[in-house]
Amino acid sequence: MRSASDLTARARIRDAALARFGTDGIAGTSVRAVAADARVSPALVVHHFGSKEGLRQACDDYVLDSIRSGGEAATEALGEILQAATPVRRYLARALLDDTPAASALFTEIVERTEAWLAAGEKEGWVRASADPTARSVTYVSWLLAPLVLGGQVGRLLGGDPAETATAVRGARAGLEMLTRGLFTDDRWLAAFTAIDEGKRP
Amino acid sequence: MRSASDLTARARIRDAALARFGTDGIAGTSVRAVAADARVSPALVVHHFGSKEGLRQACDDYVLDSIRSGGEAATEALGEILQAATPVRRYLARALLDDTPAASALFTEIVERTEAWLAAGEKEGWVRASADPTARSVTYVSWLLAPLVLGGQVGRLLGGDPAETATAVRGARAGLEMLTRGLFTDDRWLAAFTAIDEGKRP
DNA sequence: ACAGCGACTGAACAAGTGTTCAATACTCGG
DNA sequence: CCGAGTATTGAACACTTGTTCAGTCGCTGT
Repeated sequence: MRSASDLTARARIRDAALARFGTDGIAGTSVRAVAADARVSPALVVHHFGSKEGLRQACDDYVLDSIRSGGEAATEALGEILQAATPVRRYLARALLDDTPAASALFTEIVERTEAWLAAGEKEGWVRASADPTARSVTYVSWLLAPLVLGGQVGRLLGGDPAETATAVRGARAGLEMLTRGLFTDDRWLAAFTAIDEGKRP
Repeated sequence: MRSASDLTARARIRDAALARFGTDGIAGTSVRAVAADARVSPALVVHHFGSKEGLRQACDDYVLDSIRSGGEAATEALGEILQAATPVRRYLARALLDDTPAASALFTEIVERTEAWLAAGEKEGWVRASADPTARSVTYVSWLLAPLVLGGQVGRLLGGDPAETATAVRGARAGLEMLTRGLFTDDRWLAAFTAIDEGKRP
């Protein structure tokens, strides 16, 4: 961990913005607040980033790079996100909700990679077949992101720092349990839902 | 569906606020914008609700009532939320993210009800046992809410109106598939994660 | 008819917003 | 040491924000 003082002002501003945007939302964060956190004048913020919007895009780019550079290699999407630093995760959650173009691109990318990953697993025999692989991939990814987006709620009930790694791991383990052994022993709910689904679009 | 004109001004303001808060966030919504949507003066919204904060609380209460009154009976949490009207869902997602006290209460309530529901299912034999029932319940609920919160992203990729019921059903079916039959055929990921989990807190 | 009362408004206020700009401090190559 | 260029600032701008308030409209009971 780098201490706050040995960073260039530009980086300090970006980090402060990342944190504030993540906790208070973009609309709820003022340039002045970011400037104060970075111990810098508001004018310097716009000098470096052009505008508040420019600052937001800089954060987008930074987050995308952080995540993508994390594990382009073999590891699946799950690990990459869980390993991202806490402020980055919180910011990502906000960005996904606000439909930032960059966040949308990232979401799409993760879904595509995941779908390919699941398809490979299916071929190799360690993933079950699906009636709707795309929907499964989208749902799976949104499940991965859920504890992240709802971090505050989940953390509170799991009794840890909202976005602490240990808490996230506990939740993820419970999730993997369901994904591996299944949750329900029979298909009563699946059958019911399939009926609704087919009934509504004949 | 009621037409906009035959509602009292108070209700019109509340509905407008619900929609705007849901799409633009609370901080991103101005009292003037709400007033304009309801074809009313800004002064009237504070006359009726005291302040912007009061308006937000009124929305909270309305949403809670809408959801709770929906299916207090037998049906499980899933249906209640999916059946809520679209603006209500979007608002709920925002409220959960912003850690509104009312939203937190609702989340806790749903988790508790779900845990009891799962425990009952376990006793009756249609739900599998878990190593960590609370974590499972929390994770399960956050999974239910995920497509709701990430509605924009999910909808875009599943190719329907972001928060359209049909789209939600398609995702939910894919989810139930995983929960019923499982996703993975062996416990390679579960074992790996259990190892991490136990390794990190000895 | 008229008093009372709640719904409703227009104009205004103070505070906070993003952004601009001239001016100063700083750093480095010549 | 000097001068070009960058980093940084304080003060100000125009605008939006939430909120206040005096006052008007329209109804309802007497």
